[in-house]
Amino acid sequence: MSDTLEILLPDGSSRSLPTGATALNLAESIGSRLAKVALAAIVDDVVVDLSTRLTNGSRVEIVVPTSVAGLDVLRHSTAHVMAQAVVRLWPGTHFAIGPTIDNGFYYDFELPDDQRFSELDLTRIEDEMRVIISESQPFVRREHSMAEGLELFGDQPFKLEIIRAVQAGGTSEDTSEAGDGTIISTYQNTDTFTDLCRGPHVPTTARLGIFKLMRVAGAYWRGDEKRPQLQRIYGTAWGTKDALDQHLFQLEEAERRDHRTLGAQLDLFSFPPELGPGLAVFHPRGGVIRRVMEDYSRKRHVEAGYEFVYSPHITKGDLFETSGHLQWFSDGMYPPMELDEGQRYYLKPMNCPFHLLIFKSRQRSYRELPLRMFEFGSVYRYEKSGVVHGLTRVRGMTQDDAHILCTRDQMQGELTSLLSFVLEMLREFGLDDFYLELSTRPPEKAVGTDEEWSEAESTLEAVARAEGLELVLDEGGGAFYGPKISVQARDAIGRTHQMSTIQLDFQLPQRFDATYVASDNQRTRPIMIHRALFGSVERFMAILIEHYAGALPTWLSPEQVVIVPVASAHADFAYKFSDDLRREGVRVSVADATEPLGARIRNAKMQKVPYILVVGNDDVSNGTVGVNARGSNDPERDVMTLAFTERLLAEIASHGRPEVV
RNA sequence: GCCGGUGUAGCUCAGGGGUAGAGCGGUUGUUUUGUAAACAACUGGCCGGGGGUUCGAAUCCCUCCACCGGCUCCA
Repeated sequence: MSDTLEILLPDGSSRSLPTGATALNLAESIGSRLAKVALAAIVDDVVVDLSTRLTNGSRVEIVVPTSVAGLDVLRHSTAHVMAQAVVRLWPGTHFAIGPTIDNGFYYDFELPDDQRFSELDLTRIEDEMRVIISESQPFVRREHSMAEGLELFGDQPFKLEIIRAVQAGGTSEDTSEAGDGTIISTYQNTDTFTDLCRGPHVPTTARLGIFKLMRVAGAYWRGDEKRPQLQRIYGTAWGTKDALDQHLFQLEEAERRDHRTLGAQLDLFSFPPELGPGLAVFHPRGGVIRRVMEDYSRKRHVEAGYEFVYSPHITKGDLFETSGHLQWFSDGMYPPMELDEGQRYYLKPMNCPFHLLIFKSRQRSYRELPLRMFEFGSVYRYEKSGVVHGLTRVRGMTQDDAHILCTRDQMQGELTSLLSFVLEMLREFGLDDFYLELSTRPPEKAVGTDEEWSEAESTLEAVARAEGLELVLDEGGGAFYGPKISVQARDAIGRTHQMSTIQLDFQLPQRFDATYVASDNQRTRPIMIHRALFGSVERFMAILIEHYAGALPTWLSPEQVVIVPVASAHADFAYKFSDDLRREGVRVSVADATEPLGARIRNAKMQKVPYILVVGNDDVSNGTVGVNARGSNDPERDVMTLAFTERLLAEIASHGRPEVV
C-alpha cells in the first residue's frame, strides 16, 4: 500500500495526503481558515463526517456553512444540541426524531410526568444550548449492532421503536434516523448524551450558534393522530448572522402581507363571530375585487367554449352516496338535516355530481362533446376546528368549478388546451412563476381498475410534460376517483401555493352511469375532467392580496383613483373629472377639502389606491391634474386630464400596475 | 379533533384583588389647505360567555367559545 493518497478537489486539482488522512486533514492542508469553518465533507457525492478517513482517488468537497449541504448538517446538529439541552433541563425526557426542514429543524419530545413546554421555556432551552455550544462538545460517531442499539436506548421508547422498524426494513424516515438496516449509528456528545442518528454531523458543537428557537407545537408521533402527541420545538439555523437576520426579516415580511390583516385594514372582508368559524362576509371593497375576478373569469370561459350552469346548495344524500363522497368524506361534510320522514339532506361539498345530472338530463350525442360546464359553485365543508385559516381554509367557499365531459379520443387534446388556458389566466392575474405537480393513485383510497388509473396517469403526465414546465411527482396524492395535475405558483416572496387543479376521472361517469351515443350508434361512457382554476375564489383572492401585499394591480383595485381638491374652490373641477372617469368605468372618488391636503393623501395612500390626483388653481385653469402614483414619492404635475385618462384606461385594460416614474 | 398561546373601546395596546386607561378611529364645530397625520369638544367598554373563590374579581380557579401558531386532515 502506498503511503500517500491522491484526492480530487472540486476545482479539478488534486492533492496528496498521507494514508489514513481524514477529510478534516484535507481541509487543514488546504487552509487553516477552511478547516476552522468546515462542517462536513462530500466524498464521492455522499455527505460524511469530517473525521471520515479518505481513500485514494476520491473526489472530495469540504462542506462549509453557507452551502446547501452545510446548512443541512448544521441544522441537524443544532437539533441534537437542542435535544441535549432539553434532556439536561428535564431529566427523563423521551426524545423522538429531530430532522431538518426548510430553513431549520425540529425535534419531538415527551417530557416526564406529562409536563408541557411553554413559549417561555424556549429562552431557557436556547440558553442551555449556548452553554453546550460553548463546551465545544465533539460529535463522536459509533456503529453498533441492532442488539447493542436496543440495549443502549433501553430507556428511550421512541428510539427503540425506530431501531425495531429499521430492523424490519423501515421507511426512509427511519433509516435516516438510524442507519441502513444491519447496523445503526450513534453520535455521542457527552458521557450522558448519545443520540441515534445516521449523521453526518459537525465535528464539534463549537461550529454552531447562529440559530433561534421559533415555537413549540404539538405533533403526533409518526404523524398518526391515534398515537401519542409529542411536544415539538421548531428552530431555525443559518451559516451566518446575516442569513439568520434575513430569514427573520422574511418572516416579518410574510406577516406584513398577511391577507387577514390587510383584509381588515383595507376593509375587504371579515369573519363575524356570529356566523361561526370559517365563514366570511365580503365588504363592498372586497366585493369589488371578487366581482372583477369573477367577471373576468366568466368572460374568458365564454370565449373558451364553456357553458354556464347552476345548482342548489343542498341535496338529498343519495347523490353523494352515488358519487362516493359520503363514503370517503362524510367527516368533512356538514351533518345532514332530516326532513320528509327521515329523508337526509346535505349541504353540498362538491359540484361534480350536479353537473353529471345535467349531463344525464337527456340523451347526449357525441356531437355535443366536449361538453364544458362551468359554475361558480358555493360549497360547504365541515373543516375541523383547528384548521380554518383566514380565507385560505374556510367552511363555506365558492369554487370556479368546471367539468368537461368528452370522449376518450378528445381527452388528451382537451387536457392540453385546458392546461395552457389555465396558465394564461393565472398570468393575467400576475402570477407567472409556475411548476406542475402530478398526483397519482392514493394507495388505500381509490376506486377503479389499475388499467384505468395507469391510463389516466400517463395521459396527465404526457400533457404536463408537453407544457415544458418543471414537473414534480406527488406519489399517492390523487383523489379517490382519479389522478390530477396541479399548478403550483411561486409568489412575490418565493412561497409556493397550489393553484389550479385538473383531475382526470373515469369513475364518476360510471358511478352515475353517464353515457352518450357515439358515431357507431353505441352507448359509450364519457371521460370526465374536473378542474378549478382559482380553486376557491376566496383563497385565490387571499393569495393575490399576499402576492401584491395589498397593492393590487389597477384593474383589481377596489378604488382606482382618488381626486383630492386642494381647497373647496377646486371641488367642482374634481367632481367633473371624476364623472368623466366614472363614465369610462373607472372606480373613482373625490376627497373633499374637509381635512388638510396631506391627511387626505395619507388616507388614500394607506388604502393603497393606485392613483391620487391633486387638483388646485393651476389645474383648474389648465385642465390638468397632479398625479401621485402608488409607490412614488415624486408626484407628476400638469398632466393633461385626457392624457391621464388614456394612460389609466390602457393600464386597466392591460392588467398593469402604476408605473412609478 | 389534538397540543401550546392569546382574548380589555371599532383598531393597536397599557393596567394583574379596592371607582376601567392611552393613542388612533367615530361624531360635531372651527380650519380651505399643492403631495403621507390641522385644532377643539364630545363619543366610546358586562375587561370573550358562564360558573366558582372572596366583604370585594378585568385581575385568582373551573368550564365553554373565538382567534393565533403547529399536528392530523384537505373530495
